[in-house]
Amino acid sequence: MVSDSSSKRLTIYDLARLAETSPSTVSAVLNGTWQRRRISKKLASKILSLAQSEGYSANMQARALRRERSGIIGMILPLYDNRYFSSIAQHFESEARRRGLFAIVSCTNRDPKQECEAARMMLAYRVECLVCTGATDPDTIAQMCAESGVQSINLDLPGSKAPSVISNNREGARQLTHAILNRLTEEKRSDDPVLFIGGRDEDHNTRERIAGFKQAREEVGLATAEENILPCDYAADKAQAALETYMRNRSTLPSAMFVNSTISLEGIVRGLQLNGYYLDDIIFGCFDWDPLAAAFHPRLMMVRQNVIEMIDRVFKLIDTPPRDPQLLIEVQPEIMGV
Amino acid sequence: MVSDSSSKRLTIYDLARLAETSPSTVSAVLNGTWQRRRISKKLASKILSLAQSEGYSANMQARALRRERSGIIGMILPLYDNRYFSSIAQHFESEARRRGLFAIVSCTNRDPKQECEAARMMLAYRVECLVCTGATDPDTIAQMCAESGVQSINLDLPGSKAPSVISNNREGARQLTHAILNRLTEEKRSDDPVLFIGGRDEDHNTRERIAGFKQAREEVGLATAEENILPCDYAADKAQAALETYMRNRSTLPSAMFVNSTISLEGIVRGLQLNGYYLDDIIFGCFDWDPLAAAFHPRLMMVRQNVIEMIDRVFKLIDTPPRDPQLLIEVQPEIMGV
DNA sequence: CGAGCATGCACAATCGGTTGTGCATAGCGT
DNA sequence: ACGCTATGCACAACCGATTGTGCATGCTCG
Repeated sequence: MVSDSSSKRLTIYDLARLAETSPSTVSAVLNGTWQRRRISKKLASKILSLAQSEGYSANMQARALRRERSGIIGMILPLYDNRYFSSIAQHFESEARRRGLFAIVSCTNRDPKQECEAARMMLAYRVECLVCTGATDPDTIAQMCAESGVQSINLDLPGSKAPSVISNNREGARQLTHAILNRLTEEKRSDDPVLFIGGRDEDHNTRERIAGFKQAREEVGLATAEENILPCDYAADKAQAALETYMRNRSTLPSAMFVNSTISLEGIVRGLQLNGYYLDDIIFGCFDWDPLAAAFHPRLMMVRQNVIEMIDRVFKLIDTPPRDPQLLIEVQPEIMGV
Repeated sequence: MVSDSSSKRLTIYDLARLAETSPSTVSAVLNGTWQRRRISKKLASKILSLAQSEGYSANMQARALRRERSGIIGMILPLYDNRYFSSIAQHFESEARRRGLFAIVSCTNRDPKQECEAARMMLAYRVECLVCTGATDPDTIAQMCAESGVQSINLDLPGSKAPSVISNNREGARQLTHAILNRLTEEKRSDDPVLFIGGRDEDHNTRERIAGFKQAREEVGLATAEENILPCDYAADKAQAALETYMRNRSTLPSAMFVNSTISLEGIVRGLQLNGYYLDDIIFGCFDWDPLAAAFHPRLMMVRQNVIEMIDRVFKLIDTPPRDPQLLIEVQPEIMGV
């Protein structure tokens, strides 16, 4: 490696000079089209070894500009800080890498403004496709992408202007609820109420999960009182407060709870500990998956969304864009700890 | 918005035609240098409103190419899947955004090969700076960056070829150990052994934490038996197996454990549950922070690294690159749950 | 009324690759 | 020896923005 004191990076023009050939030849050799251009093997290997020894690295901006393809695929994400979203980011990245794409992920804090801003940035960087995960307003972003001629796909939460890949929330919730009810039956407490807590009333996933919850109860002949459904938002503090309010009118804890996310679970567990309740008595079902939490509680059942398959489906949609922009793909999640 | 059927995106040339002016004028107006170029206010606002209504978005590749500045800052990260790293990614992103930089983060699975590959990609995209988080081999990457004339900074794990920002692991461990020992004393068990488990022997942070652990014990007049130090790697399974081996020769659990990460904690808690131990009896100190885990266990103390300050320090190093490439900045973590 | 300056903008080179095209020379057949 | 194809490469025009420079026009002042 000849370390050039000139701070500038090596270009194909420099390599051409060093190899005593033309830039176009260097370019052809370096991007593999040299056979088609009938460059001799000898010259090709000379250029290749030169590029190697000099540590050449192609300028992706220049390449993208000329090719009119950035090689970048974008994702916007609400947060990284739970196992579900972080694993989405991780698998998205590795699958993109496998396909020779460079993944860029932006975190938007569930804020529609930030979502838009991030999408705008990604479009400015000419992403070839934008995956819109858990967006509060997926349709606005789908619209922006469409106007720029960029494909977009919704993940986790469905939209109406781009194809969506989501978990089968209703069925997952139904199965989780059955698992909870089975436990109660095993313990001869089958008539005890089950509290559904966490999530947002307006949010598609929460609505579906509530539907699945009610359906499962109906299937075993149980009615569901509305007072036992508390979509108090996801945040830990909100869930904790909601539970405290709920408990104000009763003397005993519910025997079981369907908690809508790990972040809500955090508030609930904290609240129960603070109030001196004995946690292990309670049967928890949580629509989310966190192996550390699962290790701590012996009767915590969790829904693990099938991130690998979801990402796989996303890329299949990218490979062959569907005609129907409203296409909805539902992936079955798995119940852990039953 | 005139939606052009031509799939191509709008350029300054198109805007120039629409505004009946020249591309250079459009460029100057759009990037704010128009006053310096004595463009009339009238023409400027005409161009601006046109750009707005037509949904113009600058091509960042072209801009980066011409400016020889990509506006991109890169970070490589071992994983997203714990609160520490995910919060690093999140704060890195928002701080970058605040400075008008576009953050790209790549996850490298603690694999030196992937780390190199990701760094190479980032350099190809002409990142203006690369932050190298928890890299197994930070110096190789620092070297690559130096050869390309790109600034690099180590985070979480120190290196010798670029400035580093890390937690004060020794002091954090010392304080956590004191917290554990205090609890033991309160409970009249001050002479009980404490098990240090998890992490890698070769890893700088683990070594420092072990040093802090021993130091704290020494400070209260306790010796530390080497058999109570088990750097069995971070992985949950490894920690679980190490604990099982450790227990094979003894009849009772240690009263307290210093666990080197949440991922190790996961294996340990799982193992203990499987073997029917009662968790709440054990005092845990964990060098990592996870609020959900903390909610579950009443006697789990956790070290929360000061991510905000660490990221802040990273960007300060970017603003004013230090002369000394070996500069090591240590940030004090906080002990939670004492 | 002409020199001199300010105003308002256009021109063209450039960043570093990519790719269609064209031009030498070599080799081959007749 | 002549035409023909094949081989091996170089030229130059892009991609879309940025920016140094230069040229008109208008205005001011002596």
